[in-house]
Amino acid sequence: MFSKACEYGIRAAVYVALQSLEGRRVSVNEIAEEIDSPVAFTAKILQQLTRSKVIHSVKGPTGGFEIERTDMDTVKLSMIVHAIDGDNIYVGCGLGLKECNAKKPCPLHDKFVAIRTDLKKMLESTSLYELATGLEVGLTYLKR
Amino acid sequence: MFSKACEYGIRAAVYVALQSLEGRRVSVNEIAEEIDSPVAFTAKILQQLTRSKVIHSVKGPTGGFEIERTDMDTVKLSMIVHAIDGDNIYVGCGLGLKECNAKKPCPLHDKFVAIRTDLKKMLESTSLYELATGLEVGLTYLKR
DNA sequence: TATAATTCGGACAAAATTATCCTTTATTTT
DNA sequence: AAAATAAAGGATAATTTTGTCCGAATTATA
Repeated sequence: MFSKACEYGIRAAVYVALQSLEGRRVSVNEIAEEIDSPVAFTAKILQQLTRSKVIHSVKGPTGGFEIERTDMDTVKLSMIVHAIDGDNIYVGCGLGLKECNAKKPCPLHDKFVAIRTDLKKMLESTSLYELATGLEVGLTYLKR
Repeated sequence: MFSKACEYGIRAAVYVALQSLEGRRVSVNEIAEEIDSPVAFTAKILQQLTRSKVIHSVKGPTGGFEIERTDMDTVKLSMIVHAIDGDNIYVGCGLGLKECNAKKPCPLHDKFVAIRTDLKKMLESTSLYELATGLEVGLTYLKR
């Protein structure tokens, strides 16, 4: 569904949010360690998330990644996915046809659009805060 | 969503079904031409579909690919996807965690499972015949 | 029986994705 | 000011996916 990069990106963002709720700023090394991802690759992904304003980075000693409490509400899963995978998930025909639309639909068009609309709704309505708080309360898990 | 190979595979299978409804057996060249896909790569995919009994192949002159009318009903989209992409779509955590299940769910678990269940239902309930007949009647399109 | 048409199968090539390494830049602390 | 720490960025490598090529096997037809 998501690319590996996107999976790491979501996990990383959720971890940053969780730690920011505790008032902690976290380093790439800690993030990669905690979400069980390759460090250098994760660093690249964090750069993308920083450039697209999903999280915030600070250089130098005591630096690292963080996200403000209010941003945890405005940042939706859809933004993270878009920052890393672009609009691949939203755009295009399920069967890979260039010209596929309501007027000239592929055989799977309607059924595919239905699923994708649900996915889109889900991504657009799920905030980083929502994901982080489940972890905080111990309802959900990120490691392994 | 699906891999390129899978997209080609579905389009190819639907085209074979459509032509079989007309009593025609079709060659790799014709299929690739009609569904606008790379010939040699399509040949590989047709081999997979043949091995997994989604379609039937005949060697030699007048040979080609075909599918029996009754099989168009039993062959569901899910079988094609499984033959080419394996169980990637069905199995595994949305965030790529190895251990993610109802007991120890990742933060996205429930929402992800919901979407995937819908996708699964759609794939398992959509037959090749259904896809082919839309084309036949001119309601849907495969080219381009 | 020879020829031609077709799928099958293996080896290879190109492109995209995933992943690593190392240097530079910014910033805090000593 | 120097040293140390952490992100940023560029170059490169490994792996997977996508795609090509070519010879072998099969079979209908002349």
